[in-house]
Amino acid sequence: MPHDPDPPPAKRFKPGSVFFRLDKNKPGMLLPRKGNATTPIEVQRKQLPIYQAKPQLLNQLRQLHNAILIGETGSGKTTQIPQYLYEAGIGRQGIIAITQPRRVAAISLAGRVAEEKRTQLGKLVGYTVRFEDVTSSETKLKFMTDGMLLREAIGDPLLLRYTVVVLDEAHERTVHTDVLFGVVKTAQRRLMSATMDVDLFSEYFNKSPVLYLEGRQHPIQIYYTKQAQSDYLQAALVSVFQIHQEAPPSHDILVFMTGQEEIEALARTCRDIAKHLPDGCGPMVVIPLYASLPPAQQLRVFQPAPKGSRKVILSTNIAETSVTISGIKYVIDTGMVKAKRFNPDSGLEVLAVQRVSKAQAWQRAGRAGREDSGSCYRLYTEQEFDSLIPMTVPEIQRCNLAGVMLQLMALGIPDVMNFDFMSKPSPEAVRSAVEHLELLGAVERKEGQVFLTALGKKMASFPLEPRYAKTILLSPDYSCSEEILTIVSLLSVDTVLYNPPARREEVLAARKKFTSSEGDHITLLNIYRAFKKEWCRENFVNSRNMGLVKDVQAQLKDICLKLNLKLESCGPDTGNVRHCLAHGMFVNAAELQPDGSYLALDTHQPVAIHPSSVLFQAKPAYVVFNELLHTSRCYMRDLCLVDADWLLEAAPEYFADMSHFVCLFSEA
DNA sequence: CCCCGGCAA
Repeated sequence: MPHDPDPPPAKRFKPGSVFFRLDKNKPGMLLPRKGNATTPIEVQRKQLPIYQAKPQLLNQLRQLHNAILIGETGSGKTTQIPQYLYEAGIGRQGIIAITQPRRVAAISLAGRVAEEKRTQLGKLVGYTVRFEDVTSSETKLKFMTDGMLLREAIGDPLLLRYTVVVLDEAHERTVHTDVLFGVVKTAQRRLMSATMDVDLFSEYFNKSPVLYLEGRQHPIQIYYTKQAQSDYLQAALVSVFQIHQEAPPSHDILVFMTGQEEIEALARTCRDIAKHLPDGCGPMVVIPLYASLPPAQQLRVFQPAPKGSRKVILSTNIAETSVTISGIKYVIDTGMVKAKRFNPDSGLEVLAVQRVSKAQAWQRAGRAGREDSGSCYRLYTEQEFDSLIPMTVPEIQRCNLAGVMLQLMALGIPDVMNFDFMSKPSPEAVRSAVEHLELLGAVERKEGQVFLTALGKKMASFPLEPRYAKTILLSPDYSCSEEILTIVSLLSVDTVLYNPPARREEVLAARKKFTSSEGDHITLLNIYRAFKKEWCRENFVNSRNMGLVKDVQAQLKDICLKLNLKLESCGPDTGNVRHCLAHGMFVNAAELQPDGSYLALDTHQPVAIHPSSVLFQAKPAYVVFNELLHTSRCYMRDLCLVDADWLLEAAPEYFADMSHFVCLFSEA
């Protein structure tokens, strides 16, 4: 591979946090803490790059009501800014909220800041994430997931409990952060409309002051290929071994790839080749990294390789943001990522391998420079890099909006169709979402406006996709709320099924005991009913995810109790469960055709049973399914056997419209 | 008819 050095880019900043002050009261008295500089933790704080900027920063923040902070990696902004605000008395009258896209980040940051403040976690400094609330009446600095703040906003749309909201990692543009942009902006405008010119906020953060912070990122040498590579996997393989032969063994390599399958394949190839290397080449430890890997195996990336060996990590984009590995000297970037796209016309999410954005490529490169200078080998040409889109399309423009729209309405936003998104989703996507909610009975249209129905209000109280919430609300009618709660919990977390590809036969044999001819939902229910902690390993069940299912189920049960929903079990009569699922999921129905293929009943699109389904070999006449996944074909995943009558009865008008008919009655 | 990036409520 040619090594053409490319001058490192001009100073780049990692896009950072959005800071909002929600109080219009004058900032409180300045109360600078006389730091005790003899203690290591305070020395550490003062050594952070942000410390130099502190006086200037506070001066600016004191005068501003919102700001965008751009801080390079390692500037210390996330841990220090909340403390500075508090120490300076900005927003001290209430609570300072700092949101994070990920639970682990919220928890560990709270821990770190509590340590710096020398207080017990849950007192002055606390955190709130799903299933865990470590705060008290004393808490003034509250770290939380963005999803959690959004949930809280349903009861408190103006976020009156908070005086300052810091939306950290705003550049990641998660759906939750994007919705919060609008919520926080509304809250702020309401509070400040008396004094502030609303026009200042008319253009999202464009006119908001931007403050820059220097960081500690080390220089990274970027290399491009001379020619475009037709096979990025081959190129990655060649690059790994080229580095392996030339670089000192203590320099670890991180390779960014797209998915489990190609990672496992390349891992095997690397291990094979590494066995037959010439003398002078040290051994190589190849470690795959992707989300569905069991936790114990994920932890392997943090273990140093034995002395003299090189660690080579083959990772999905999980290592871009979620997992930070130290000691990486070389990054190999295939330039590809597997990502979701959404087609509002078909309502179909497509999972496709595509090119990364420039921002993503820089993020990947940055992983080589966390402790020291490093190198990034891009397996594409500089021209190809130039043609990449600058920023990743925000997720809000790539996903089904039904849940977001329901939540916005529950927040009491007056005109959800025209909600002030920072990046507006297409009108088709908004319309498709509202139509979906209408079909579920969650919203009604009156004079061109959409309103939440009583059912919709109840649906919004569940932290679930609307159709799951609907199915739960229907379940008392079928005397199977216990079973539906379990099934919905199972479906709303990552799969509890552990499928190591190398042990496929064993997996199939172990799963046979639970397999139901009624489909995947009932099979999952069987597994849940048989679940015991100690049997997970032999039954290829992911015990961590199963534990999460229990937590989710308890949470949903709690909400059901608050809504006075009757909780009962249908016992062995799983027909009731399927009847209820048919009623709740009728939009996702498919019908067997005379030629043995399937058609989705809503779009008339050809669909197929995914090979992972227990119904893969079967030919049920009618099924409902959880999701469509477009990979090599359009696959239905998680299927449940249903009767045609149940579908008709669930939505007579929907199916009475001839355009929805395929041959619902024609073949007996 | 043969298979899955990553968060989160």
